[in-house]
Amino acid sequence: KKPKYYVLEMLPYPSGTMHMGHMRNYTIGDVVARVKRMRGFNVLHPMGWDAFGLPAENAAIKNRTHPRTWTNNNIGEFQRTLRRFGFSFDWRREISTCEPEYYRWNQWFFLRMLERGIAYKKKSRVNWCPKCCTVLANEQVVNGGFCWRHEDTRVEAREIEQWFLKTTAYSEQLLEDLKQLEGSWPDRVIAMQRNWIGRSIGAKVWFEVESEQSTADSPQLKSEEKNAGRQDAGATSKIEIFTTRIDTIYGASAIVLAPTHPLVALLIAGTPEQAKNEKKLAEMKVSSVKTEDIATAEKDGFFTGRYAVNPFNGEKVPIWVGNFVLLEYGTGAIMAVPAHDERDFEFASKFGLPIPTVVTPGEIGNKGDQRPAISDQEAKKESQKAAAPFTDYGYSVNSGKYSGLKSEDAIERMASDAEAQGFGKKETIFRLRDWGISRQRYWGTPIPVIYCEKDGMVPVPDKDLPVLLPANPKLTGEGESPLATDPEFVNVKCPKCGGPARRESDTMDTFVDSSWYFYRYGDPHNDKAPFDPAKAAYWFPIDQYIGGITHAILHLLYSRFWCKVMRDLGLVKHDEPIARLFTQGMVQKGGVAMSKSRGNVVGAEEMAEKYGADTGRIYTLFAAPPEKDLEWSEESIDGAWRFLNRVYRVVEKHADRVRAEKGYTTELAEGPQSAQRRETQDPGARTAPGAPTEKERELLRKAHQSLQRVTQDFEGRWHFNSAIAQIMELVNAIYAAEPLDEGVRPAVQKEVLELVTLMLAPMTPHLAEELWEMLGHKDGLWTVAWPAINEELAKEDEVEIPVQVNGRVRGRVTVPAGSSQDEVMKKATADPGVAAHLAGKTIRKVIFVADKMLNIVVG
RNA sequence: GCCCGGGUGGCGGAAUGGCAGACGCUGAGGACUUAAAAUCCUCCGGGGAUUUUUCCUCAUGUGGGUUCGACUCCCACCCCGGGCACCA
Repeated sequence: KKPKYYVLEMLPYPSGTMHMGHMRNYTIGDVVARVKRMRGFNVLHPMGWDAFGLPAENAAIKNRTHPRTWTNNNIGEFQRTLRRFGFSFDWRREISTCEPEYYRWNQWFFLRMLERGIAYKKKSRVNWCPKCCTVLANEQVVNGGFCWRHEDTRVEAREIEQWFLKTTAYSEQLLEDLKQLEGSWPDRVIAMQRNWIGRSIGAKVWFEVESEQSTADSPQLKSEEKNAGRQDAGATSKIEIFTTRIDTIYGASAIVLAPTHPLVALLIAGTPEQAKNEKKLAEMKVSSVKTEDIATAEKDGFFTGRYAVNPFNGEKVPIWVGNFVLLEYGTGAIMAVPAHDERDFEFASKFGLPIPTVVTPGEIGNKGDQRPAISDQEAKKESQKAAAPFTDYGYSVNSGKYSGLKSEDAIERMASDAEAQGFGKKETIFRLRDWGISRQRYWGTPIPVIYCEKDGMVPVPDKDLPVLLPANPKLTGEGESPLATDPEFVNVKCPKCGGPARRESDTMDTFVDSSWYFYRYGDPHNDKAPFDPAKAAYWFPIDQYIGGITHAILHLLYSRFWCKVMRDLGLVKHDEPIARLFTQGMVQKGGVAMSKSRGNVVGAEEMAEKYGADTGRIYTLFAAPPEKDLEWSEESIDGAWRFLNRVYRVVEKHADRVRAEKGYTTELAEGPQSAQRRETQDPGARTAPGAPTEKERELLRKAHQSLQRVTQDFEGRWHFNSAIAQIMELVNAIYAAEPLDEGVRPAVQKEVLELVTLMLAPMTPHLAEELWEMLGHKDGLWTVAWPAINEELAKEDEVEIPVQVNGRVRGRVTVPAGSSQDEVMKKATADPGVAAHLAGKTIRKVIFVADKMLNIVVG
C-alpha cells in the first residue's frame, strides 16, 4: 500500500484578492505535493477558508451587505485564482469555517471542554480594543499594549465576564513537547513558543506582616479579593512573593507589591502617611496604563509605612509599592534584592534602600563548595559601593548557615527548608495565560450556552447543535454583541426546566476555527462527529505544514493545545499535530512585505495575465530559497519567462522527430521509490540500444546528473532555486548540442527532452503537460512516476582535478574517473605549473581525494 | 537587555571541510534583420604582470584559532533583520 503524505499550507482568510505572497506559499506546497505524488505517496493536499472574522463584518457594515455575501464572494475570487495557478488541491475536501457544518463542531468541542472544566467563565480585566469594539486575547496585544490589527490604538483595560479555555492546564506539556519538534520545526518558532510559555522554576515565600502598635487593623485579606488559589486562606496577614532566586533572600531589603495588588489598600490604611500614599497609588494605577512604553518607564513607588518579617532571619523588611511589579505575573509581589537584580538595584538606588551583598562570584582557585575568599564582613563593606548588581550564580555570603554554598545548592536547600518550616513552597510558574475566546461580535461561532434564572448556566444539549447564527443581524460595529440585540436569538427556553432563559450572545475567537481545521480535511462531510478518529489516525500528524512566520505563536500554539485536548478526549492518539513545519519568507516590494494597505502588491491575477501562471510559479521558486524573504523584481521575471520559452521552443522544434519513440513509463509506481528500488530498475531501458555517440553520452550524462541533483533538491532541503538552475544548465547544454538531428538518435533526444519535462512538472505543471503531449503522450502527467536516475549514465569518464601545492591551486590535470593517487601524482608532477612550485622543495605529505583534488605539501 | 536568524560581485543568489561567485538579472560587444522586437553567441569581482595566451595576487562583515586545505567548524567582536521585553 502507498504510504500517506499530508502536506498543508495554512488556510487563507478570504479578503480582497490574492497577491504573489500568497502564491509563493501555495507554490511551495504544490511542488512538494506533486513530487510526493510522483514518488508514489498517497498525498493529501487540501484547501479551505478561514471564513469567520472581523473584516467581513466591517466590510458588511460599510457596504450594507451581509458578511456571508462578502465572504463568499471573496472565496469565489480566491478559488478562481488558485485554480488558475494550477495548485493540485483536492477540492472535494474543501471546507469553509463559517458554514454550520463546520462551526457546529466548534460548539461541540466547546461543550466537551466545558464538561471537563477546560472551558470556564470568569470576570476579568480584559484587553479591549476601542476600534475593534471587542476583547482581544493576550496574544493579540502587541508592542506592549497595542491592538494587533490597529497598531496605533492602545488597548484599554475593562472588567468583563469572559469565556476562557484553560491553556495553562497544558503549560508544562506545551513546553515539554517542543522537544519532540526540535529539528523538524524552525528553531526560531520553537524559541518563540518557549519564550511565550515562559516557565520559571522557583519558590513562593510567605512574609508575615508585622502588626503596628494598633492591633485593631491588622490587614485582612478576604479570599475572594485576591485571585483564587493565590493566597493561603489561613495566611491573611501574610504577603506571598515569588522568586527564582530564594538564595538571595538574606539580601532582601524590601517587599514590593504591584500597585493593583489587593493588599495595598489594607496596608496603607491607618498609617500616618495614608492620605498621601492613597493619592500616589491612584496616580500610579492610572499611569501604569497610560505610559507610552511601560517597559522603559522610570521606577516609581512609595513606602507603605509597614513592615514584614523575613522568615529566614527574622529581620524587619519595609513593604513598598512599585510600578515595576506586575500583578499578572507570579504573586504580584516580590522581594527586592538590589545587590543581585537589575530592577531591584535601580529601585533601591533611587529610594535609598540598602544594597547588601549575599552572593559573590566564585574566585579562581576556590574549590567546590568551599567558602569563597571573601568574608561576610568584607562583603558587607563592598556592597555599599557596588555600581551594578551581580546577577549570576556564585557563592552565598552573609546568608547565615547557607553562607559558602553554591547558588544552585543554596536555592535547593533554602527552598526545601522553607517548605519544611511552613513558610514557603517550591513552585513553577508560567507566563502563559488562559485563552480568552469571547468576542462581542456577530461573524463567529455562537458560544453554545444558555442562562436560566433558575438553573443558572446551562450548556446547549448536543442534539440542539448547531446553534445557528441569526440570518439577518443588525450590525452597527458599536456597543454590545450584535447577537444580544436579536430577541429571537437571545430569548429561549431553558433546556433543563423549560422556563424563560437567555442565550449567550458572545461568539468565539476565530482562532478556534483554525485550531483544528486540518483534522476536518480528513473527513470533511462527517455529520456525526468532527471527524472519524480512524481517519485522523491515518492522516496525522501532518507531514509538512507550510505557512508564514506570523503565526509562529498564536495559531500554532492554539493548534498544539487543541490537539492535546482532543487526545485527552480520546479522539486522537498523538501529542503533536504537526510533524514538520516550514515557514516561508515573505514576498516584498520596496523592502517591505506585500500588503494591500501599503499598496505594494503584485496581484496574482495580473501576473497570470501578463506572463502566465507557470512563470509566476517558477519565478517565486527561483528568485530565492523558500525560507528567505524575496524582493520582487520585474526584470528577473523576464528571465524566468525567457527560460520557459526556451524550453518550449526546443521541445516544439524536435517533437515531430521523437514523437514515435518509446518514452518514459506512464505507470505511476506503487509505493515510494527508494534509492534501492531505483538501482534495481533497469536503468538503460529507455536508452536506445547500441553504442552511444560522444554527443549522446554527453547529453545523457548531463541529463542524469541534473536528475540526480534535482531529485536531491526536492527531497532534501527544498533548494528549488538550485534545482531550477540545474535544469537551466541542462537546457543550455541541449542548445549547445544543436543541431540535435546530427549525431543524436531520436530515442536519446526524446529521453533528454522528457527528463526536462518531468523535472519541471512539479513546478510548472501547465507547461509540462503541454510538452508531454507534444512529445507524443496520450495520458496526462498525473499518471507519471518520477523518473529513475541512471547512475551509470551520470558518471563522468574523465575528471579535471585541481592540483594544489601547500593549499594553493597551481595546476589542473585531466585523468580518467577513479584514478589512483599514484596516477594523478605522476601527471601532476609533470605539469609545468605544478613542477615550478615543487622545484627544490621536499614533498612532506600528499593529500588525495579521489576525483576531487590533490594537495602536495612541501617544505 | 535576552532569544533567534543573517552578512559572498552592480543585483537575486550558488557552493553541507576540497577549483569561491553555479544559474539568473542588469550591463557591454557581436550575429541575424532594411530597421526594431524577439532570438542566438561571447565577455562581465578588484589589483598587477604579460598584451591578442596566460600567469601572479587580493577578495565570502572584522580579528584570532583548528586544519594539508575554511564562505563552511571553534572563539571574540561589529553591523543588519526579526521575536520577547520591568516575567521577579
